[in-house]
Amino acid sequence: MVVDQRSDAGLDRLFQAFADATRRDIVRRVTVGEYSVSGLAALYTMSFAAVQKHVAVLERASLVTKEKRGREQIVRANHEGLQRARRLLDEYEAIWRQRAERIADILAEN
Amino acid sequence: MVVDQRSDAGLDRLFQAFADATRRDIVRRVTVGEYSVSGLAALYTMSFAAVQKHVAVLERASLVTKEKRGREQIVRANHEGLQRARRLLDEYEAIWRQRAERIADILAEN
DNA sequence: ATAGCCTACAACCAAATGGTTGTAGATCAG
DNA sequence: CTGATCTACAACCATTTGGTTGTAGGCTAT
Repeated sequence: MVVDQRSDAGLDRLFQAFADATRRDIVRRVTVGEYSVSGLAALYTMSFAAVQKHVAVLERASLVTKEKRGREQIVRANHEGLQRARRLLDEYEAIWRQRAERIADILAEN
Repeated sequence: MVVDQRSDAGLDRLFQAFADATRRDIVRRVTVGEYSVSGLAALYTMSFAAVQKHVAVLERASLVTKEKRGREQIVRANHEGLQRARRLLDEYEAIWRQRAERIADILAEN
């Protein structure tokens, strides 16, 4: 009935952050190399402010960090967020496999 | 500049589906056992229609399937969706590790 | 010091989300 | 057949999301 409310807001933000192609692309890029916000903005057809917002969403989801360097803001990938998302999906996978085993056991009993 | 990204609507739907605690709970439950839509609805404080919508979101994201049985609609976990999401996160993880190796190599050169 | 970049942030808008209530069609139990 | 149950779906509402433009402030380079 009551669903784990506490840390769920973090997971909501995490998966919400992944639910946009532009944001997934940003995560990919900043994992490989360093980009300023404007460096990222140059990659897409949308406005600078729009990209800025996408980066903010990723930052709130712990998928990215920003660090001021001179007048630029450098965006870097944050492994924590990715790991957390992966752990959750791994949990689901584990549950699935348990179910598969249980079914196999039932069939084996016959 | 050009956003090569096949703006994968399927992935958008997938992660969007995970971005809600109720929906994550539904996925967990239907992986373990069988539930009708109303059986699921009984678990939460929200209305039947709201749960129905959540199930629809999960179905469109390929995380769940529905099958009519008498007057009920049985909801089952669909492994495909989960696998697809996991594969994407695994890709990101692989990119991260490549980066880590590359950095280690650069350090080793000195 | 001035001009030009980089960023932050506010205000606004359209569309999507997450919820509600209400209505109606199937199906099952008695 | 009648009534209860399960589902589907429409209409509505408030909030969030993803985008825009505009304004202002902090650095940098000349």
